[in-house]
Amino acid sequence: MLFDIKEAMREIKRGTAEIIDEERIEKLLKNFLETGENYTVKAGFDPTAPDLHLGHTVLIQKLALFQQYGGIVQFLIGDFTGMIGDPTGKNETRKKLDRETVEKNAQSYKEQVFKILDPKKTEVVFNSTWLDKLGAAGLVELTTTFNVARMLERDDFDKRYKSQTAISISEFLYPLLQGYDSVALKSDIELGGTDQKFNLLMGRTLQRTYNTGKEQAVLMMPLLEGLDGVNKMSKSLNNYIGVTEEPNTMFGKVLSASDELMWRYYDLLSTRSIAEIEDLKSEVATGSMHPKAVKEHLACEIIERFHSQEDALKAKEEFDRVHKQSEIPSDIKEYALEGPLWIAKALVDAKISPSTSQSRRDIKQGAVKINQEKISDEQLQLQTGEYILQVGKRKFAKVKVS
RNA sequence: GGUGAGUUACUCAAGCGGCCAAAGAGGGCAGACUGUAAAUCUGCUGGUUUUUACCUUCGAAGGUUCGAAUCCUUCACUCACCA
Repeated sequence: MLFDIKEAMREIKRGTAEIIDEERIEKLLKNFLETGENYTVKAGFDPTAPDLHLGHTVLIQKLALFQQYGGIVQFLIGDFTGMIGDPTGKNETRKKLDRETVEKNAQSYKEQVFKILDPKKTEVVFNSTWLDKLGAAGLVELTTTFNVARMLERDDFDKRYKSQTAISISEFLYPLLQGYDSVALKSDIELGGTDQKFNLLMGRTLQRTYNTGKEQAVLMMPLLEGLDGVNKMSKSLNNYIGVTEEPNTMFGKVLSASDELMWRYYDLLSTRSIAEIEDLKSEVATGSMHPKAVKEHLACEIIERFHSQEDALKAKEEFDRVHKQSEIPSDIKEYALEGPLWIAKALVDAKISPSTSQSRRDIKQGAVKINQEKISDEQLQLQTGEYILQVGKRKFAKVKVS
């Protein structure tokens, strides 16, 4: 497998927030080219039930990129550290998951992650494997390698310390243990989010302290913005695209991103080369290509990755049919209801309106359609029969009134 | 431990006895316009077929009052300053 180092480095650097020890990465690539010797790329994940969205896949795709250039991915599931809880978050102490649950979650990780990663070049590892063995003595030894003052350099510790918010001792252990993972795994490179900087550097420090003969390079990826273009992608903000979502949903969500955000997504999510993306940009700039078409390509690429090419094409056709020809989607939810039924109630029963009050408002605004006909009578009763109900442009339901 | 300030709808934030389902902003939903969006303009944004009405909601529980988000008491939590 041959590749151009400069080109490879450009792709590796693409979209990254920060790289520490870039020369090391270049050396590893060069060495691989010359001797065929692989190197390891570590990334850690929570042991909780994975429900990945595109924000997570930014990092995973970067891992996949390294696999093209001789990297062996160490996909670390933090089943031990998981019970401490990363202090970056809300500082809740979590329960240790039992073996069975961890295994189950790991399996589900594999299903989602191997759509991007090459399983042949991936080792799935659990940090309880070595951390369980570390024991009290080993743990104490680990703590002697670091002092409190340096620990407090970490931004959020610093803030919490100064504002006298509680910091549990166990939280100090988190970075140490995560760093120790790098010692145990002898990782050459570690990937993580920008919020993980302190922990990632800890791995580097500890590798030196423990004389592993390695000092991992660190590559940090930014947090991907969600569909609103402002906040980070997250499920709770409902601005995410989940990797297990339906093709039609994915397509609609990608298309609903703004033009500006689309380019950000290209940079971080597309496997197209930098040059290809530049071409697309200039074609849009000169008007020879419509931004919508570019967005459609991206949507299809993402759907192909998690579903199939066929699904992508279907999703596109479906989207055009609904939005261009304003026809009705091909498969909509069906509800059997008893009539006669007040229209406002029917919308609630068909789950396309949260309350009858909301239904009334929507009807007043002309947002409600029955069989494609706009209605204005909020007292309307549905008699026996089949109806296609619609609220706004997106919410459809078929009801059978009996 | 002491003193002071605060807790209002999805979020921030006004209100300080009746005109309060509660200003304003953001977010969200919808309509127009589009390329599907974004931007812009407009409307809506607790619930209930009594819809110029009724019911529930202003940290929790009691109380005063014809009437409380607003006053009083207790409790819980958050924050600031002091120790």
